[in-house]
Amino acid sequence: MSQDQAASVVRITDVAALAGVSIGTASKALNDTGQLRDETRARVREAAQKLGFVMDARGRALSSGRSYTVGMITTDSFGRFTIPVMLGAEDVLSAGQLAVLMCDTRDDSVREQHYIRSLTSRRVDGIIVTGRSSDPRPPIDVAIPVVYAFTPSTDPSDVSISLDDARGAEILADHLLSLGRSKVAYVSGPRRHAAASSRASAAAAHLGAALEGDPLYGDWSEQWGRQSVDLLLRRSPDLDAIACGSDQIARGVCDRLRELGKSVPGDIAVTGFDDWNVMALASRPPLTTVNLRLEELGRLAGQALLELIASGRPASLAIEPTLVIRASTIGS
Amino acid sequence: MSQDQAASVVRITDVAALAGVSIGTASKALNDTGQLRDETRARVREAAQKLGFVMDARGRALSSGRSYTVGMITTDSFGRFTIPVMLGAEDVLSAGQLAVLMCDTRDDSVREQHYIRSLTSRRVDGIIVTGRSSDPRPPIDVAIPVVYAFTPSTDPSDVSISLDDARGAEILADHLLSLGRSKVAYVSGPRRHAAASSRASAAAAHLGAALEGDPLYGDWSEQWGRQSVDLLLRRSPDLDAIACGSDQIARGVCDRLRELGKSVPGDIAVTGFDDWNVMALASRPPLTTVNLRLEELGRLAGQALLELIASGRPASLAIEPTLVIRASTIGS
DNA sequence: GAAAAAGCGGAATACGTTTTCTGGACTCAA
DNA sequence: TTGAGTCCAGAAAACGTATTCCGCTTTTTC
Repeated sequence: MSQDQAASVVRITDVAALAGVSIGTASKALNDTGQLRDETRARVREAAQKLGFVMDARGRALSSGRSYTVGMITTDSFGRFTIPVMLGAEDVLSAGQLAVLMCDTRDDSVREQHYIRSLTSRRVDGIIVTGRSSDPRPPIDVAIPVVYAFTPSTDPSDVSISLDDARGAEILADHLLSLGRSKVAYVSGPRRHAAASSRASAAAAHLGAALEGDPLYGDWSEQWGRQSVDLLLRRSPDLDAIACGSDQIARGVCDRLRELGKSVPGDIAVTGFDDWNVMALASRPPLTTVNLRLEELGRLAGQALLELIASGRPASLAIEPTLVIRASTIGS
Repeated sequence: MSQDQAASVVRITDVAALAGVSIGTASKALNDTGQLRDETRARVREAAQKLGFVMDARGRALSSGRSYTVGMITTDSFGRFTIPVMLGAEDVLSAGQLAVLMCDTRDDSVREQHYIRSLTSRRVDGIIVTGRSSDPRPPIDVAIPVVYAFTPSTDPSDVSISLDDARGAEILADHLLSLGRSKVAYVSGPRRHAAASSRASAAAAHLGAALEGDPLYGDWSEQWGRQSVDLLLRRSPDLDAIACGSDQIARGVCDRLRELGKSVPGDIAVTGFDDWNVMALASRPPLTTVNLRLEELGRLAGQALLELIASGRPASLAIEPTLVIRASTIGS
């Protein structure tokens, strides 16, 4: 509407013609490469501006050998954990002029193969792989740069940006200890999940004598949180803290404690894990927990991929969660 | 590893050479076009198979004029509503061999422009636009097929696949009426949200004489749900149902009712809206609500886009939610 | 048995860039 | 004035595919 655009897309040929140069020169001017007089560059840029030229990425991809596109493969249907990761990654990648192709495998290896084929065909510059859990997964078999985010690769020579679950549990344990709690129970998710067991054992090790009984394993639900309170109080009536493997469990714990007339944190302090707002803030009282910094994790994964594409050699690393203190451990 | 691949990517030239045909013929064989003997097609395909040939999408895009790629623009950072929409859309699009570029504008028009430019440059075949709310938004200005999903366009000549909020409210109202409830209150979200007000007014209209007092507007939180119960019971102590504008509000309502010793649904039936599992299933009791069928919405948007790309003329439509009955209206 | 038709595959061109190579114009010193 | 050296810009090749002719071979038809 604004220009005489749409008549037929503007090509670099048109820009070159208007600027009175060859298309090679126009290309150099627009990409800041080659040797050109400043005056020439300016003239070309002006022409491009005037015509509303946007470079055709197809031609560029073919010619330059780089597609300026990366794939993002998730097994998780963009669940609670992968979304922040993807946002972070997408943020740094798109700032680097890279577009991101989304591929949701739904944990189906047939779909995964389909997507890998599609990405290969599109000659993406690299791939970020992420997934539902922090359990390691077998690597994908492609000949281009790959970074694993949140869900690390089982191959240590791959670049994986993961989460330091154990450290998060330690931070919370330290927090409870610093508050003088000395009879702390631990309630976690399913034992088979790396996240559940690594958090539980790291917390147990760090709590030392302050740990009251073995960690309890159940599932990641409020229901289990409520249920665990009854088990715990029967086992140790004089408990003064319950550390949970997730905010969801912690919320259930708080609910049940309130029903039993126990004050949180007065009688018993409660901690969560994840800083999932829907749970942590809606809980009564709001939960002290650790923030997983997943968006930061995604951002680092994006940066690592950029390095890898630029033929650097980034290192794998694990992100340390940060403590978030709310009313479930420190009364208002 | 498996093949002698990676030595240098296999091109159609290599396939043609191995099959003993020209590259034009190879192209026809692989794309099922042109006139070729079956035997020739088979020979080419076999060669492609043997070499592990995957077509270079860049060359194809350039030559065929179609990129087999679409953009998905969201303003919502992939929130609770847009994710199912995107999954549904991505599902049908990738089945149609289209790859999906993800673009999260974070409600920033500068970012939106950036992405539109990027998509234009990549010559995507079409764009799906979605967003945080069901409030209409101004259309984007591009010369390619666009479908609006969940968040409709303000321009009625655009193709929008939206949600029939009013119908969902009616379905729930009908359900409550059919259970014989005759003093029903309505608690909704912020009045300025189309979703809040359209649900409330549709429910009010449909409930007729069974509506007890004007709908209450607050925000989409459990806190507000709890708070509203007190307001409501003070206003009408003999209420027998509370219909809520969201599951989150409904969960708060249930919690507060339980605290007050009211039985749900014995004394008061409660309905939600959204069928957000985290709320609807974790609520005590689990919530009767309507499922928004967002994934279906996304799927329809994807199909509409495919039609539009194939130069069809799909119609806008609004998806009708479906009733999900749980214990908050029908005691076990 | 010859002419027309149908079936088949190849050569060439197009798609829109980037990039290398080459040569012209200018400057400067001898 | 000529030679070397520098700066700039154009011509052309390359990227990997799809597709439009066109001509050759084979089959069909009278």
